[in-house]
Amino acid sequence: MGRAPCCDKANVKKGPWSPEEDAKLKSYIEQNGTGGNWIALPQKIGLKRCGKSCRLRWLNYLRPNIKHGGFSEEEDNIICSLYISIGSRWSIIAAQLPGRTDNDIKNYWNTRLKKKLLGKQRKDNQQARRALKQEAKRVEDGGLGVVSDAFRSVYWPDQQQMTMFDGVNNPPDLHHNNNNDNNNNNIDDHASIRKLLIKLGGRFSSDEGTSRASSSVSVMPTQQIYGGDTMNLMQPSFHEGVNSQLMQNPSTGFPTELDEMFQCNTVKLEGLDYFYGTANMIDGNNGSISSASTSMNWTEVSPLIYPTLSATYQGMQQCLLEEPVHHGTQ
DNA sequence: AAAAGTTCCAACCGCAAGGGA
DNA sequence: GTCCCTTGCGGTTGGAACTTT
Repeated sequence: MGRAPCCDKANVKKGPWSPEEDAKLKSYIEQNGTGGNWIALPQKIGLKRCGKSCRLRWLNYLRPNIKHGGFSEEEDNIICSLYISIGSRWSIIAAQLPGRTDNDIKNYWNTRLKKKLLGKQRKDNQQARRALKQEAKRVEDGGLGVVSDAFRSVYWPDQQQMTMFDGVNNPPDLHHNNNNDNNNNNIDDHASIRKLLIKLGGRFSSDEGTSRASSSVSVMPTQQIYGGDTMNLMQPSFHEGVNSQLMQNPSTGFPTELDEMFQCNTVKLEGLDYFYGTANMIDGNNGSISSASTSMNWTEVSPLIYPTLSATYQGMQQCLLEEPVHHGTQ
């Protein structure tokens, strides 16, 4: 048994809105408001449109102070940061960006930001491979056993980060699959790109386990960086309310898609430095960020790194404390 | 110049939650 | 408690616009 349609589909116009329809809807809502009933609204105005369609048109296009296109660097960062924190909760993300709609942000993420990050990843992988070749040649020529600074800077951009793996300057095991063969350094570019395309083009659920297992991409061991339980990046009340509903990697707690991206990135993503930290590790037990000499709570460290987002986050956190977030917030 | 491929975004769809009867 | 209607959300799609071959 199917669900009852929200309107009479036969008598409803679909597709792009005409300027006349826009004008009708806009002037009516500006004068009378929505009347609290979108379903009845098109009949009142004499529009052959579904109520849902009217609502969408108003919210995404006709509403005053809507901005289209031209996302700033800061907005990019906010979107990325929030996506990392809460996943594809576009309405919440949109609420932090005045004038932006969830649909706009969703489209922007899917068509631009995601590709921007992936493009960087590909570039970085190429850079890494070049460095690897040069290093191999250099070792062949007699520099055995000493890793050059140039090479290290590509694979381990932050020298301090290395010390957190084992306390000395031994490189971390970049291949946290079972294959530790050095040949893995010869990244299978086609396979990794294909894998990414499959992930980014499709859903990110059921094939997750197998694709991860068969990964041949050189990876940064996220669990090591974040002390095993990245969920505790957020305050407990926050992550219970929001992140529990995301498609997550059970070991890292990231939204699956982002987790994959990070795992595939050998170099930090631009604009997300705070997320990676530099010498910091996030303690899986108490949510604090610690380094050899310091220990900070997320709420303490975030204002130093991203003031705007921090304020936003704290505001959201307060809201979430007062009212747990549900899938469909209203 | 034109065909093929790609990108982008407005709009649609179905689902889940809220709330009133 | 549950049924029904409406709203809000996130995923997906269709097609116009643009780029490449």
